[in-house]
Amino acid sequence: MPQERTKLWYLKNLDIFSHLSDEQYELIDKLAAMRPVKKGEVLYFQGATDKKFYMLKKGVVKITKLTPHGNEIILDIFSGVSLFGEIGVLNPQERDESAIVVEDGLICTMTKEDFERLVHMIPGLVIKMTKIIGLRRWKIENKLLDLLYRTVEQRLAKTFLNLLDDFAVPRDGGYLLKIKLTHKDFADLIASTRETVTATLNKLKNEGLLDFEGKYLVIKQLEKIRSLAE
Amino acid sequence: MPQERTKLWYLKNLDIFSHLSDEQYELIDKLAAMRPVKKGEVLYFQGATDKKFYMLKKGVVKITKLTPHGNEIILDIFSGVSLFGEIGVLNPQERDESAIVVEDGLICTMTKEDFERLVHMIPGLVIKMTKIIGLRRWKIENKLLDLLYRTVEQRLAKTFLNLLDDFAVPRDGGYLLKIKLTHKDFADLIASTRETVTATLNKLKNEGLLDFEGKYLVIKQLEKIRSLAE
DNA sequence: TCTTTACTGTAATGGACATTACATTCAAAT
DNA sequence: ATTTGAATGTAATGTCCATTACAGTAAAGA
Repeated sequence: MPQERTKLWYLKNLDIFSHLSDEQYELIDKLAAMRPVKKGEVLYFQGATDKKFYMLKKGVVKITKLTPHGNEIILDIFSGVSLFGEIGVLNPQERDESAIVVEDGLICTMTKEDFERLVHMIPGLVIKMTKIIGLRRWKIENKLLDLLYRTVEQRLAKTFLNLLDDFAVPRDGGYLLKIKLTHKDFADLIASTRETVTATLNKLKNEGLLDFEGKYLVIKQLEKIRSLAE
Repeated sequence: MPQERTKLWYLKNLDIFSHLSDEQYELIDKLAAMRPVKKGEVLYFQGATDKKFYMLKKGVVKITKLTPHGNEIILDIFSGVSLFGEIGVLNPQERDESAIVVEDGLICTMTKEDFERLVHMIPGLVIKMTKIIGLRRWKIENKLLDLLYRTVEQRLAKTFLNLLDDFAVPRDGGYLLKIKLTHKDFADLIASTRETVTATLNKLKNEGLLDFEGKYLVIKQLEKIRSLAE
């Protein structure tokens, strides 16, 4: 990982199921059905009313949102062990985001009922959940504010830094971003357009800050990227 | 109120302290210290670590956020009976928003400790809290997306509609917005600039959609405003 | 292997606003 | 009542970036 661990990094890895007894772990294991998922699979759609939450064990999932005007925005990308869709077990409303598999993986789901049974046995679980929700809110709020007030170049640079936390692979002095994202994906991540992303990426490439390696991006001058993101 | 009650309206008025016994009410009353607040008073600052939440009984409070680059944005405006700052009792992080009194009023505060004592006696309180937090997130997320993808005129129109829910006073066929906001305030609400707001307000005035009455705005053609906000 | 679809590259045009720069009016403080 | 600062009005200039329009390239399916 290229940068020092941030508060966010620690919090992201905060496990709501830590400090549990073996029996409790077994119970959770029994309740949460695991299944493999394939790229492109939609776990839930905006508007869905499924009452469950998801635990990603392996793979990559993106959380997207479609505005009434047809703009798609990627709110977050999860990889490795992480938890998402938690709103489903706590809120009565319908989902206002979709979750789509970006890279094959494994997920567990837990229904609202099972979660509530669990909460009875493990008090304090809800509080942990609220912390995760609070963190989510903080993250998304800050992301959207960045999108509002910063240029495309700055937004892209920041996106690289975020992705490096999860997908960095050292590559002669720099870091390869081991996640396949199209220019359209980047555009949806930073609320811009495909064309502008293409142009900006090539500009940064010409300036020597990054390079293309097949379908992957290589960050060659991390410090310069960092100062762009500021 | 000019428009039919929205889901948001209902949810906003959802009271976490409903369905309680008289004793429980008395307890809460004892725990929550009430005090008058004056316009301009800062209830908490971004970065503060106070562990309490706030209940507004009367008056108006704005929730603002300052970006690292000096942009101020108003995330929400609360009026009448409402609850805010709830993150303080659930999250360990420092506050990432400020709460500032816009119009004189009365507020109660409750510390994290008292809230936790209360939670012991009234299970289900945390769940109610998570619903409020979820609603907040939904609201802010949608607001920020609107700011990202819509024009200044559309954003202003939508802001009027939101404010009408809380501050509408009938005024010969239209509605007077009984809240004092400067053009700078409107700019901070819609992530624009003072000058652009002034120009747009005057454009809408010239088109007959609204008018100025002292320090207040009068929405003259609600339907047209609504179709602008779309 | 070929075909077709998805993705990338590039350039021109235009539009929505921020920015800058003042002027004017209004309200609050002394 | 006068001064001073805050809020508003208006216009010009410029910039970032969406939009539009193609062309070229890679990948996936038949």
